[in-house]
Order: sequence, then structure tokens, then C-alpha cells
Amino acid sequence: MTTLNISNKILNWYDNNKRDLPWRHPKSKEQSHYYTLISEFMLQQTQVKTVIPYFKKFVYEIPNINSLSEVDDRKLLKLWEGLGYYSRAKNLKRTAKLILKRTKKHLLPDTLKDLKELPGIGDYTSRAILALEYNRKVIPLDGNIERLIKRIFYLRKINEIKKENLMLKTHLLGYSSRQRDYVQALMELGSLICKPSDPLCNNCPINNKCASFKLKDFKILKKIKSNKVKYFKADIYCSKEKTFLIKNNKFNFLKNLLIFPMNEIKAIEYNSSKSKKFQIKISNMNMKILINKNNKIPNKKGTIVNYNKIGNAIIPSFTKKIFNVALSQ
DNA sequence: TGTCCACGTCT
DNA sequence: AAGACGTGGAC
Repeated sequence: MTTLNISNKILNWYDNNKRDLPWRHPKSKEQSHYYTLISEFMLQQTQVKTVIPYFKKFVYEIPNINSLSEVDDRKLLKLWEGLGYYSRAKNLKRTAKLILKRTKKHLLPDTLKDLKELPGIGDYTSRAILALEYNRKVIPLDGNIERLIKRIFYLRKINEIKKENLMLKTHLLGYSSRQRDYVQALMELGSLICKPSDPLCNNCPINNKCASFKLKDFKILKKIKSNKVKYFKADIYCSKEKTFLIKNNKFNFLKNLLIFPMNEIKAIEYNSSKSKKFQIKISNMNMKILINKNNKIPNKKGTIVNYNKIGNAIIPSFTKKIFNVALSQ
């Protein structure tokens, strides 16, 4: 057997192990660009498994960049319901409009600068598009590849894991004339083999090149995230199978989406209350919520939702969870 | 059930 | 440039 270099080993592994994902079967160049655009937006901060059903439904309902650019906002949001980070949906439509306006083609821009000017397309997505759609010799640095790099080069010090250094190190892994497949191979390897915990090193095609494998130390240095605790009281109105929600214009999270009427309260009020308590994390905030349950639907401005039949209402998972807690008592 | 983790962009 | 932005899954 001939000795393969590192990128060929990774590609070889990918050819035999790649997942069959719906955005990997475009029927034309235009569709390839469109599938990449939609899937990459959905995959931002969201795992593949979660994205698959959303992607399928989305491209069925909104099949190309033209229809995306003029889709009704409610329809768009309904297709995004439950996926989270709802500004992605708005940015996606704005991006579609800008692409049509600027290029008059149903294709994505082909330079880093032009891509990054589009809303919702940052460092990672622009590089992903260049590699996937233009076979450009760039490597997008997503969470999977970042972990792979940290393990291969055994990066353990803060200054070693700075983004610029990680970018330089990714390039030491080399390129391929099949860059489209190569970057997907790297991400797939990170996701399926070089997992955050208990990596499957025995199945890794490049374990002999991996410093962490040699040292048998697979720890990853993670960023420290803030985790603020805030206290709220939520008014849950339940009458038969109906409940009362309002459009959120008050808090920065879940803007313009349906939530229960809520107020921020002091820790003392929360701690001294005997009402049902519920803890939920949203974004980087740790919310502690008092459930204030009422039987009557108030005569105030809002939206009455039948929770057995949600219909056209767009309800974020956050609200649905509070719902279930309130009902379960 | 609660707690922790994974996952890019924008400002 | 640190913090805001959501959700699902594993244990």
C-alpha cells in the first residue's frame, strides 16, 4: 500500500464514511449554491441531526433563491419555528434579496469580501461557501475542525488556541484538488470520530499523526461562558385547552415572538415565593421563573392559542416548555 | 429533573 | 471585544 499524505487519508476516510445528508444531493449548480446557503445558515450553532428535517421542509416549500427573496415573513418564520436564533431567518431572506440585486444570478458571491457583506454570513460561512461551491483552497474553522486541530497539534495553552493560530494550523493539514470534499471530510471527521468526549481514535485515519493520541490526553480547552441568573414571574393563563400569549417586544431574546406575559423580579421575591418554580436556560441567560397560574383568559391585547392545535401561530420552544411545566402541576 | 454541553454571527 | 442570541441531547 502506498503511503498517503494526511489530506488524502482524510479524503479516503470520507469517501467510505460520509453521511448521506439531504443538502449533498443538488440537481444543478444553482441548486447546489442554494442548498449550501440554506444548510449553512441552519447549521450555525445547530447540530446536523436537528437541521435535517427543517432543511427538507424548507427547500420543499421554498425551492430557490428567487422564492426565498419574496417569501412571506410568516411562512418563513413558521419554517424556522423551533430551530432557534430566529434572526438567522431574517438574515437569510435579506441575503437572498441582496444576492439577486447584486449579481442577477442565482449564485453566491465568490470572494471573501462580498460574502461577508451579506447579513448572517461571517468568518466561518464565507469560507465554507468558498470551499464548497468554488473549490477554493480555504478551510472554514467550525467547532469540529477547531477541536480536530487542537487535538492533532496538542494545543493546550491559551495563546496557542487563538483564532489566528488555529487558522495557520489548519493550513498545515494541506489542501486538495477536491477542496469541497476535503473540508466536509474534516468536519465529518471532527463530528463523528474526534468527538468532544470519548473520541473514537481507533477508527481515526490519522491517529498516527495526532499528538493527543500519542500522549493519550484528549482534553480540550474550552472558552469560559458567562452564565447570568435572572429572575422572572410569568403569568400563565389556562382556560380549557386555551392559553394566553403576547408578542414579545419587551425583552431582547425571542423578539416579536409569542411568550407568556413576564416581568423581571428581584431574587428575594423569587426565593420567598411559594409558587411553582421553573429554571430554564435561554442563550447565555439562566432564567428562574415563578409560575403564576390563572384560570381565566384576560381581557387584554394578546394571542389566544389552543395548545392542542397550534395552527399558524409561531411559538418558540422556550414558550412551549413553560407551557408544559405549567400544565404538569 | 436538573445540569452541562455543543454550536457562528453580530454589535 | 465580551456578551447576546435558542435549542436539543446526554447523563
